[in-house]
Amino acid sequence: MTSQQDLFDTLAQVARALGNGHRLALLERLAQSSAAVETLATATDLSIGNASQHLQQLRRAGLVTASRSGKQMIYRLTDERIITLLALLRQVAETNLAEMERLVSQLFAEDDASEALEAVSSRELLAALERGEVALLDVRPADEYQAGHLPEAINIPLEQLEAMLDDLPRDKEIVAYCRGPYCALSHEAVQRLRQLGYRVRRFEEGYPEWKAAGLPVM
Amino acid sequence: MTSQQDLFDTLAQVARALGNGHRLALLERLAQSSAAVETLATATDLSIGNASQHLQQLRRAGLVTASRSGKQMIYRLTDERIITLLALLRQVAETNLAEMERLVSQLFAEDDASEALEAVSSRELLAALERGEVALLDVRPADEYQAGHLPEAINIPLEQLEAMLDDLPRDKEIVAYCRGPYCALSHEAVQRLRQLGYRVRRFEEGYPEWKAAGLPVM
DNA sequence: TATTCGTTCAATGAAACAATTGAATGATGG
DNA sequence: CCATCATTCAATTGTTTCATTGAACGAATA
Repeated sequence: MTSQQDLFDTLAQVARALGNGHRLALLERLAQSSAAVETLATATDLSIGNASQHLQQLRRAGLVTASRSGKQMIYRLTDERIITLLALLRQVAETNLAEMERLVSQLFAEDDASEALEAVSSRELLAALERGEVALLDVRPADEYQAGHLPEAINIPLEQLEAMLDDLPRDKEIVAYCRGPYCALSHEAVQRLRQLGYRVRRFEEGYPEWKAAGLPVM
Repeated sequence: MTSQQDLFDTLAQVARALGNGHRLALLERLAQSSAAVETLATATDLSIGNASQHLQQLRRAGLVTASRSGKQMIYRLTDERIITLLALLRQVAETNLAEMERLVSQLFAEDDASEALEAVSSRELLAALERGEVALLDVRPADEYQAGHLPEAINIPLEQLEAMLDDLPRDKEIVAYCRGPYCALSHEAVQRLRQLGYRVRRFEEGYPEWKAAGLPVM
């Protein structure tokens, strides 16, 4: 016979797997696409061994699965809902922890608060896309764009922004997006494009959240 | 200047607060209603001191707030979304951890699988209520019912089930609910009422989830 | 003012976790 | 089949967490 407490304890094991900054960073990277250990270690600035151990904790908690492909071990999220879970955790934290708000505003150095206020929500974006009012700009590296992106999005990795301006329409408003709300790429892109006179705003989420919400991707 | 990693670390602190079975039990109790430390300690089978410490960890993580009322310290959830967060965590765990499934089925001792299969979802329940097809039965203790319940629900605490059968309509199907998916009260009620010949099913969630979903409560 | 009650604080020891190191495994390519 | 590469395992150290104890605090009551 089991007690309710055993269930809570097991549930707590899953939550504890989320209770480490490095593991959250790994999950965020995995939300973009599945990847090998070395890729993940590089992306999160961990040693290979350390990344491997953290990944195995995530695996024990049922949050990721691993499969061998030749020499490499490919990790992936077990469930799209994990992205939603992380997004909800973020929302709860931002609402209830003053510390979070401070860190977020520092990360984006918002002396210019206008940019944050003007971020486009999923709902707004979806409506604007249907009316053909905006052009979508994906500023992530090309390989992440390849692994999946929003429909109709143009890919210009941030490093090549100025070099590839010809791909951008001048007559429409542009909405830039990247990996998620804590990813600085689209922030940077908006600032640089505005200086060049473009009408551009930032999508307040990212590719993973869009996909996890069940919205169409390519 | 802040790095993205600082944000993940702060987020991880919140997740870590969820990473303990006792704290999850405390949150589950708080999802019913706000309560004093002693009440919470009793409900979760913790010593007062221990409960107090766990509550303060939850407070540091921004998940609960405390306010003094006379001699007592009343704790409450800071945010309805925490209930949604817990529900999502539960779903992810149940889907991806075999261990969870095993524990859940053990908890409810489902030799009779029919009952589980026939659990009523929120959507179904809402529709059935609108059409006046079902009667709602709240089998939680009277004080929890007082603190809030589903609209039109009849309260018969489980201990008084047989004594108060007159309150139940015989012509409608009955849907019983309690504290949440891991609460055994409604399970027990369904079994006992079925033996008495009632047509009765179990609501697959509980009062807190209903409320957190923004559905009407009384 | 002294007392009581509910709660919190501080200190302790036991257990779990994080990062590092170096050895071991499993698949590939010469 | 030997060498190589990607990853995992095992052992170690320092850090954090958990539960318990007893003292301290703050609000109510006598």
